[in-house]
Amino acid sequence: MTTTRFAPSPTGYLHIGGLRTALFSWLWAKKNEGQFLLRIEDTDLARNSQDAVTAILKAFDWVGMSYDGEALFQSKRFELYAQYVEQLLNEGKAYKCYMSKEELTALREEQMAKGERTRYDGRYRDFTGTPPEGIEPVIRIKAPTEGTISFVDGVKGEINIASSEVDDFVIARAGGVPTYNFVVAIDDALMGLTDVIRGDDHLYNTPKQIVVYEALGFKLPNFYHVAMINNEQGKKLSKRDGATDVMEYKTLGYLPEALLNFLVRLGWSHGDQEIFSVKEMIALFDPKNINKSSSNYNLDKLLWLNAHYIKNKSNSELAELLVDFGVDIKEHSKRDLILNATKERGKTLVELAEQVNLILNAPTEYNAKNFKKAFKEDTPKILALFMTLLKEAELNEVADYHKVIEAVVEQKEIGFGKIGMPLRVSLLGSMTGSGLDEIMAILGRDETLSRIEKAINELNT
RNA sequence: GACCCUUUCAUCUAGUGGCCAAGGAUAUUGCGUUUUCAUCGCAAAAACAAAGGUUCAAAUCCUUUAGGGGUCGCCA
Repeated sequence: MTTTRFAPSPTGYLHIGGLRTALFSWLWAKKNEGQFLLRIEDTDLARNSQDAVTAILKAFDWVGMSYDGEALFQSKRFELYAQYVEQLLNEGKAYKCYMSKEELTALREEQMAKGERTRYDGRYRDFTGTPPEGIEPVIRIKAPTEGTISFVDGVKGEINIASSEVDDFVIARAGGVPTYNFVVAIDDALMGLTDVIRGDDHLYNTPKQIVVYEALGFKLPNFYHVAMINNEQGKKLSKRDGATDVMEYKTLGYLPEALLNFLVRLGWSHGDQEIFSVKEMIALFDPKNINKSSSNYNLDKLLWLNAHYIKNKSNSELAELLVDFGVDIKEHSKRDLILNATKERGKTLVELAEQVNLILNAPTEYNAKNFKKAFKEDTPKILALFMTLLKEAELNEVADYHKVIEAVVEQKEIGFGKIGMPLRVSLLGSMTGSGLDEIMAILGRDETLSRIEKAINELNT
């Protein structure tokens, strides 16, 4: 059975790049009717927090992803790891190293000066003498000294790393706490992972983990290393580049389906298709179509997708979502009229809420510039006629309001702009926005009249 | 510095030796629709990092150079 995982270290919120690799893993598991597991990598006891775990789960929940079974915490498995350390020690595949941190630093500086790749020199690999006093040893694993470590990456193809590049790395710190590459290999194997999809910043960890797999006799999974997401300038994505926390996108008024659609197309494609529902993603996703190169993060497309998903969302769902943005029209009798008039004008829920508020709340002040542009000498007379006709009109639907405007245009023999602009400024205080007849149908006769009167009074003062 | 990965329009990408004087999408610009804005429709502009090979034929294969990214922890 296809088994994938997401394995974050709980040191902060869920990052946008993390969500993409999680999405890829999740899609691949779902497509194959397999399992998607969650493992919390909290072996660095000083840096992780429960809040971070909660934050990650909250983000998963928001986008509608879920994991199978219980989340696994590495911090609860130290005994298990210790057993494997013991096993390797007994089998002579690992050894105690008594090198001090000072000595290590000195060695690295020396190697750096010589232009070599820094690596542990294996000085305690075959040590049988009396250990130095006062040094608590670390445990190092015996990595191969000759040849190359090779594996086939599902994204990048064959990867060959010379064994000379992989040193006898530490698998247990002084004090016994195991290290990352050691526990990852053990857990990935024990959890039965068939496919490991992760960022390509882990590419260099893979040969190390292979050393562990082989020492312990575990079967290797398929590896897929996905290139990073960079900012628009092609540099590493940082907080300065806008939202990096997944939950920020919720606050900014993005729909989770838009965010997922955006992320799935960053580094993956299916021909020319741009719009993918989650269902389609699951049906079509295949890691073999993941791109080798890193992609740059660009908000324009996300915005476009978000507008698309807002336009296509039902009014009842939109009304529900808008509550978080301070607009509650769930029980409003003209809910559909309001949303139909506004949902093509909001690229985010924040903007949509603004559009709705613009109609719902009478303008409190008028922009002098707008007034000057919209109101000409004959405008008061035109508006007066409009009000007269509106009072008498039979008003049942949107089209009825339109008829009133048409009647004014006809009687006064003027263009639509002559009545349209002043009317718009009177009703919204703005030169742009939804259709006038729609706005008036939402407001109704009384509110429409009152807003026009208010505007005229404002003009006269 | 060493090692690894990578390079198609501004951006996301299609492309697996002939279907490519390179296709789609976003963004940009113009036109149309619209009383306005938005939506929508149509159109324009816009790329194979460079140089050498291999081949009848190269965006695609090889070599070199250059750019970008990553890694070099008793972090993960």
